[in-house]
Amino acid sequence: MTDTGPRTRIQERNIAAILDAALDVFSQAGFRGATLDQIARAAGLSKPNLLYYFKNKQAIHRELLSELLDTWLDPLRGLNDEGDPIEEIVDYVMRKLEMARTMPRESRLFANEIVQGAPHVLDIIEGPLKALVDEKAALIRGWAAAGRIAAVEPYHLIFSIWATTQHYADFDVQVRGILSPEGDAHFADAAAFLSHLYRRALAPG
Amino acid sequence: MTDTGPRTRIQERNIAAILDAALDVFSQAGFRGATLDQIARAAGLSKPNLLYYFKNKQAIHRELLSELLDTWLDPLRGLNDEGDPIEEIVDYVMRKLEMARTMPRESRLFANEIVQGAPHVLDIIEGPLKALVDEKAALIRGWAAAGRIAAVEPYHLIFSIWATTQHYADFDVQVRGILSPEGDAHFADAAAFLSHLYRRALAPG
DNA sequence: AAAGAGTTTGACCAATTGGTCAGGGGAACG
DNA sequence: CGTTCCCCTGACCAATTGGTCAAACTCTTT
Repeated sequence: MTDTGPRTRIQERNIAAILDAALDVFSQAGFRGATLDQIARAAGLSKPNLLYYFKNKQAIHRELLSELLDTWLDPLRGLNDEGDPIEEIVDYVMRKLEMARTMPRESRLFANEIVQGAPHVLDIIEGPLKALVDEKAALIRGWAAAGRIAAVEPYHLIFSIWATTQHYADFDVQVRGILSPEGDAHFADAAAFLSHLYRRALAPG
Repeated sequence: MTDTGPRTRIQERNIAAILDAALDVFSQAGFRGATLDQIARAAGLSKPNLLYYFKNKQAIHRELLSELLDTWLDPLRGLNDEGDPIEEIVDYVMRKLEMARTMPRESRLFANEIVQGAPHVLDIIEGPLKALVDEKAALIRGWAAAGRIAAVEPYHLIFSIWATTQHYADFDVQVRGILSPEGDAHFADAAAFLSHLYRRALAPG
């Protein structure tokens, strides 16, 4: 099942329900901490029925991760040599922050995976992800060499952008415990702060 | 057992072995993902013997977390109004980064706990942690009001420091997958980058 | 060296967990 | 309207897991 995409309406509906439920559960408990019963209950299906659509627990998790990795790196792919370098980078930060706001479960799914040693995606990190980061680091290094931005180590710049933006999704509980915001209101302040942070850090000279 | 600190040598040795093993296992698998068998094996003890020293799985986890929280916030407590504000803050960043380098397991233990919703420490976050952060945020706000640092939102400044420094511990696998560093060599570059980042961002005017 | 505390273990248990399977019900389609 | 897939379930299973317990062993103290 689920090898060539959904076909019938029932399949489409149930697979979507399973993946949504699994995203809830995996992102909140990690792979080992999640149970099929939890996922089945959250999806409104019986466990055997769940296993009718997915071969096993790993298959659900793998499907979620591969779906995620596609969209997760889109903002970085969009970092191009088209406009002003500082605007490009700040735009990237804002896109990343917006993803943290609208897709916190996906961010936490990824965070769980990495914190626990990336057992399922290590090859992707060392392969395609590294290649993409290498490419963008070279672009940033070029901007620095041309004096269009300050001389910063591009890899650590990228790490800091990942860290500061994903923090609002991954450590959401802590952020809310300290700020007690109304809904997502604190994201506006976060955006202002990060905009200031990177504009200042990257201004040439 | 373990209610009033170790007494005999055997207790001291075994409790230390258990906590060290548990830190390995919990930080890598989260609370639910960790098993008593794993911890016992890593500590070189049998499972019943492990449970002779700790009442249950929760007790081990709780002990680790409370030990950790004490030391974890020390760097922030050290943020005082004694020297130059920018040096104070950069020192804090460096102390935090050094903790990420020397205590990555502790950082990941905490990260696992927060990512998974902080079920065991939510009260501490909303209580003592919030109080401490409120206090330091007021200090930073005072510096900004006095024009001694740039006008930044102090809470988000603190979040960004936590995020950027702990990233090197929590996402260690990813960082290493991209940089392939020799040992901890990349921490020097990280320190240089973060120093630049915060000096630029905080410079007044 | 015997008492007595402290330490360790094998055997065991109930609950949970990932997963299977045979068969029953339902929708679609000729 | 009957057949043929597709969908779903209850019952079940083996392995794992957190935890217990009585008995045995070991170390210290008198």
